[in-house]
Amino acid sequence: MSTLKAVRGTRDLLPPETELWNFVEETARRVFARYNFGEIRTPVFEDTQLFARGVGEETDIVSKEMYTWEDRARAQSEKAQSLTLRPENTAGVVRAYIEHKLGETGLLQKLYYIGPQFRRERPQKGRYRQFYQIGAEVIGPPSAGSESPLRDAEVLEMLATLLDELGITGWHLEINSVGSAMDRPRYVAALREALGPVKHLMCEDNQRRAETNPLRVLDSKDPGDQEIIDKLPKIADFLDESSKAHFAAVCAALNACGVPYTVNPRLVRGLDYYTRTTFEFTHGGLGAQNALLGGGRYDGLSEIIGGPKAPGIGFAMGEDRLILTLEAQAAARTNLADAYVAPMGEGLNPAALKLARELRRAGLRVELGDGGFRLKKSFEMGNKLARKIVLFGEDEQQSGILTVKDFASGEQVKVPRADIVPVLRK
RNA sequence: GCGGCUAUAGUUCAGCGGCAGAACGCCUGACUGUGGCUCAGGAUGUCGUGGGUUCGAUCCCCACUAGCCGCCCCA
Repeated sequence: MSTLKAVRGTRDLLPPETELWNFVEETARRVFARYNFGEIRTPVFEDTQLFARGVGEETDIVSKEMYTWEDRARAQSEKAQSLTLRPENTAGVVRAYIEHKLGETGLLQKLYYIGPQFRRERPQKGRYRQFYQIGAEVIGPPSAGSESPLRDAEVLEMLATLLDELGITGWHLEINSVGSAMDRPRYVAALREALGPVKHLMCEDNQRRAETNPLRVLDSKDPGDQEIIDKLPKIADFLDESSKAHFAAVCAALNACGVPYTVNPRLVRGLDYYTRTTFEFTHGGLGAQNALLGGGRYDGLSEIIGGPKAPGIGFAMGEDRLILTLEAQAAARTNLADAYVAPMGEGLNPAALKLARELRRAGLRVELGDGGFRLKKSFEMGNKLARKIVLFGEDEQQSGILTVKDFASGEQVKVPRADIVPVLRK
């Protein structure tokens, strides 16, 4: 019988790597808090219809990458419900916004989430079937200013700050506008028209895209097709006046606060709900999966899933990939305990636990050895696990004077038990 | 979903149709209340799983599974 393993595309996160995950999440929470975002936690599974309608029936995510199953009907009168593990979190947040009538507050809702998402894709480095995203959404009624380009710029500025505080160097921001819900169909129609006579000259993939999703032709990497792509209509020429002004205002605000970016007229996003501003932060050294995070504005999403008019903008950051770049950038951090308490003799174990308890209650990070170890072994273990060792033998117990040795300096001192905490803290 | 590469000790990897190897790590001792460095010794294992070829397979062949890389797509 084969041994049980984590299923394909899932994995365990173990120390010390989890230290890095906590660092990322704590940093994100700290930064979001400064912008007055609050945390939202939505269920990991939802009615399949939410994603089908919200994300778009025709997207790959919905058509072939979802974990979907029929829930059991509890009674004969009840129909089995189709449920799906969330492939992304924006639809869930907007559903919660509608369900709890958050628009009725008249205020902008600024919500962030941190949690697992699920897509049934072929696993690769930085791409897992259970993956983790950190994201945030700014959503609200138009009267609260939810359509303002200032919101877009503020979110982008916040992300630049977050990446800086995470210590990510060399990130790159690309932005674009895909126009309003009215502009986009006009542009897609023009694209189809322009592609008609030339698509047979392009690679197989692009011929297929020209049919199924012409927008995707734009970010094709095929070198032979670049010349044709460059001559295709630009979406910027199809934006109405208000979309143009909106995008210009986003850029102006970014310029004002010195956040570097480039406008990429080919940046289209895969999800159907995006309108106007779209953006992506990328990082080299991630191979083909070079996007650290992406997002955009979704002025019509709430209405698509049956809610009130509630324009919004948000992003999702791939935490797995972020960790990869951090690991590549920084040497693995060692996490030594402050002290290794070494009882010398099994009879001293209970008293050693009491000592360790006192030190831990004082806030120290403490490893506790075992009186069954020989002294040499205590030192070997202590040297691997902690910065200092505290010897606790008969002498020490009776005299109340503890022996402390610093592994780095080799210095050894005798310290009265009452004074030990500051010595260990050094 | 498609293509390529890979799978051997705790880890990183070498290797060969005929008893399974190295380095690091681990254990023991030199050193019985003193770690790191050094030296001497020791144990590593269903060679991913299942079939096939063969006197004999860890090695060759097939399938499966998993990982990595790329494609599709996407954060």
